[in-house]
Amino acid sequence: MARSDEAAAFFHAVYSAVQEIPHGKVTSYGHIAKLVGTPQRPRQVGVCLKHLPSDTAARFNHANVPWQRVINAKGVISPRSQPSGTLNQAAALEAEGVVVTAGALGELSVDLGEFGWFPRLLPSEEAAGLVPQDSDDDEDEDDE
DNA sequence: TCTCTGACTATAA
DNA sequence: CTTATAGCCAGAG
Repeated sequence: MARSDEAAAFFHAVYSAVQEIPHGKVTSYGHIAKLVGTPQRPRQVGVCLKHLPSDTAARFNHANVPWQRVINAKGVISPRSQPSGTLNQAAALEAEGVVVTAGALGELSVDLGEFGWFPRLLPSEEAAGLVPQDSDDDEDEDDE
């Protein structure tokens, strides 16, 4: 039963990490996987979100976990079995102020704008110098 | 118990 | 740029 216990811990960690994503921003499955200490299991992160209960009475549910803010590393909403779910996620993101562009192939690309990513991009992206990296020490935050 | 699938990603060609 | 491949491992049948 230790296995199930570990699995529960993993689910818990994933949901907690997703809750850390600020409003109006997104991150990738891989990033969540790294946050929970298992950078090689981005797929399982997807499994966790798929199993995210809709019951609002549950500790983690569709209402308190911003599952919609999790997309794939390509900056696109991962297409899953049910296209309706993808569209649903796109709608949810739009509602949060995130701009989603529909590609010719029906792929829903998230417009990161300057930088809509939560903490930062993957190491590869960092090395590429694509990180905005707030210049200066001027710290300012505005939230509605 | 085995097999197949999948809300992923990095790397190679 | 696109396509193929190899890891990863939790569910569902």
